[in-house]
Amino acid sequence: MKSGKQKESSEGSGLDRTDRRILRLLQQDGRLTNAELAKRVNASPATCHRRTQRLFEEGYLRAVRAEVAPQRVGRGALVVVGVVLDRSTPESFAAFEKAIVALPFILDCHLVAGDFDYFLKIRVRDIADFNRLHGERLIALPGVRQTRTFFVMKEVVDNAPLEF
Amino acid sequence: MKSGKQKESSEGSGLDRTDRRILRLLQQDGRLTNAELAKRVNASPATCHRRTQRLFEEGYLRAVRAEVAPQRVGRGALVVVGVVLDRSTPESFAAFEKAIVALPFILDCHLVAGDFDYFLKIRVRDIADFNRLHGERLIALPGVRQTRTFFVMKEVVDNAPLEF
DNA sequence: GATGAAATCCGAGTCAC
DNA sequence: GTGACTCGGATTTCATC
Repeated sequence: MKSGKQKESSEGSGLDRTDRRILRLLQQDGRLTNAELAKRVNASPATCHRRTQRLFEEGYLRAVRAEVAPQRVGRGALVVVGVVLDRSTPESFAAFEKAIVALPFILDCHLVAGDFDYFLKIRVRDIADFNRLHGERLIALPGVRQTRTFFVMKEVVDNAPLEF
Repeated sequence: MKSGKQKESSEGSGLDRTDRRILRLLQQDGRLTNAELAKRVNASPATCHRRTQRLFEEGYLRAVRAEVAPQRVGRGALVVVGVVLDRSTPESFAAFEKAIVALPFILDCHLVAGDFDYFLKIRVRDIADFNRLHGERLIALPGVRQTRTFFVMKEVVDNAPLEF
């Protein structure tokens, strides 16, 4: 007999404490073996395996990806770009977004409320490389009225694991 | 020119074509088994294993992390915040950065050149949650003169894999 | 110095309970 | 949820180029 459990603990998310620990541990190290994971969450390997599978099936875990060090593959420069479009119509937004997703150097593209329409986060080799891409690719995107470039001088925190 | 191998191919990075394919494949799916990876890059499992280990040891692969779906764990709202500090002194920057890294909801914090000193990328439950954090935590950070908030209305691309 | 074949070891995945 | 069992992959060894 198990002492009382804590499903639906703090969120209405269908996760108990064990599920959350699995998520946090795999977020820190996606290569953890199921055996090791089981030890860390105080469950049997079989139980842990089923839990993890369920977390994937139900969409709590989206993917597992290796992180490549940008500096080591010639993408050491990070740039944030604010974009303003000519017109704020659904067609204008759609055309811009369609063009953006085809660009390989775009890490983030977010539609925002405020003085800009979009913020882009871009990785390139260096500033010279960015200037070329900016002139040849970015200002040529459909409906772009204006861009403002913010070169990143120091990456204090980049893509930190999600806390929850 | 001899048609043999292609170390030092396009970068001065010490990576040949096989290494690059390993990096790209693991970036897409960090759970690939070594056996499967070996098939995809046309190498023996032993060779592939050695290559992958070397890529970790030499820092090309920084980590493997599972991606938790933010919406499923109560972090469905994304916000970009531009920050301006009171003074542009090294001490001022250092104090701000030290305080930032202790905040759990910060995904990105980048020192930039331009109209802002820093850009923050933040995940929270909802706008109400952000307003509370903004009032209680962000404007209370050391040296903050002004913040500008950009609520993300649509995540067009978020944390895309690095192309290289 | 890097490779691939083979041999061993250990965890993933599945079963009955 | 637990324990046992099987299969396949991870990891090492070694001969070879």
